[in-house]
Amino acid sequence: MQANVTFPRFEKLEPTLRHRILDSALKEFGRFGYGAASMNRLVKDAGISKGAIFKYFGTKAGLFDYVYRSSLEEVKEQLRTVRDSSGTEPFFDRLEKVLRAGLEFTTHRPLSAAIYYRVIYTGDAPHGNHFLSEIQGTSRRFLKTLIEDGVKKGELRQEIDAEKTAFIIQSVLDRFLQAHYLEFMAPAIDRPASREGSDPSSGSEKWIREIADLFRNGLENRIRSEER
Amino acid sequence: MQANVTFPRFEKLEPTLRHRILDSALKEFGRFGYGAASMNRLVKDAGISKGAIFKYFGTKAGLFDYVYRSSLEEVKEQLRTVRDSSGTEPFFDRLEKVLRAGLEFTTHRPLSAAIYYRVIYTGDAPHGNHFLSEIQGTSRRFLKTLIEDGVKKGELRQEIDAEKTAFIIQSVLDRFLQAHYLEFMAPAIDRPASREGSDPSSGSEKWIREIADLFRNGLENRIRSEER
DNA sequence: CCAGACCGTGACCACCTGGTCATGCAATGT
DNA sequence: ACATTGCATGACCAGGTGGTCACGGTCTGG
Repeated sequence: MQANVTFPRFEKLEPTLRHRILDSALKEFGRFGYGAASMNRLVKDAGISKGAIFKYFGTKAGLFDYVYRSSLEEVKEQLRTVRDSSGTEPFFDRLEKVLRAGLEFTTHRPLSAAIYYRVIYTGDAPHGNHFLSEIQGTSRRFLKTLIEDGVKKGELRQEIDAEKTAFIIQSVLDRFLQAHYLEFMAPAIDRPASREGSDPSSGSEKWIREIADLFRNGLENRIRSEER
Repeated sequence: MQANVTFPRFEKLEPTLRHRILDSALKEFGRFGYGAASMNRLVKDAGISKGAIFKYFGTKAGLFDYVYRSSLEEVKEQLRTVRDSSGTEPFFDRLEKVLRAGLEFTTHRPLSAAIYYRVIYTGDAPHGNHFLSEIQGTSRRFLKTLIEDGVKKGELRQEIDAEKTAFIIQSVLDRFLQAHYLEFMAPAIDRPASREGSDPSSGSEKWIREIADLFRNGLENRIRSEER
């Protein structure tokens, strides 16, 4: 759909500088969304000149493209890791791992998480809803394969619709992570140096288990455990 | 938390004019979010002078406040109607009705739906995340009472946590409606006169039933149907 | 030691933003 | 018939926007 543009000027930069710029961009877009983000503010925060950023990325949209792309890549890799490192485990253990991985992502990469959720929920991005469907499609496909594996292994009921079930799980997953992000991470970003809220990980484990249980009840293959 | 400001100047206006202005505002905020919405564009679309809108609402934030408030009111009334008109029915029938009512809302009031989803998912509003939590709290409380009714009547398992379950159902409900909105309604708003997409209501019924079924399996009181 | 390529800089551009207010029109009261 | 009031208007304001580009410094190769 769109040529995979690269930004050689930017990539040649010193890694520390590169990361500083990327962080500032992540922060700006995450806080204000694409439309209301300001290049002036961004540039000041990164400590570089305005001309520089346009030399690197040509355009506000170009920069967003890059920033978004790199965040999406992080998410994808996170998902890939979970999938590959748990291939043999039961479906519901894998599901719990996905939830935990998501949680970890929002806590360790709050800047990436911010922009990710913005796009997920609004499509506030230069190319309209293109990004939104790409990002949702990626995570839905991932869940779908998890589900299909589960059906194949006889853990899930045969007749469930993998596509629709993936959609439903995705809804809960995204919202769960968004809620966690808003409660614990977003305030810490908005106010530069803030005290921590209550412990993020304490109640989360219980949530993870309850969510997984609900789906267990809804999806598990009962023939196996009741008839046999 | 915040005085319930009114706008007498605006409310004294001719109803037709009032609706035209409200529609334009809904459209502008729904399309661009609060931050990127333009008063100039809005005013031109409504066919009134710039001074007028500021006389009526004082401020961009004031206008948003009003617009948001009126949309929320519509949502609340929709929910109230469903709740009161189905008090005696089984929980899962009520749940289906909620889904259907939401669907109807997005199809008949797409402008209100647009702004509603924007705020739900981003908190892109003048007073930060205040609106977001208000709107989410309202719908979650509503679902919670539905669930508690269901537990009381013995339809749902005794031990489920109404709060968390409401959260989960809400996630799926919101996302389901958002998906429906994006697929069928949003394109029609963005392009002034567009052909209709495929039939909105055809597949939706099946979706509604499948979602309700998943929750039925996850939440239903089995003691009643199996032991007794 | 100089020529040239490279590249960060920030003043500058046209345009747009939310918001104001002197003007003038129309309706009303007497 | 005139004075008064109410209100819509749009030119105008200060400040911010994304984006540009002539300048000047620095680093390299000969």
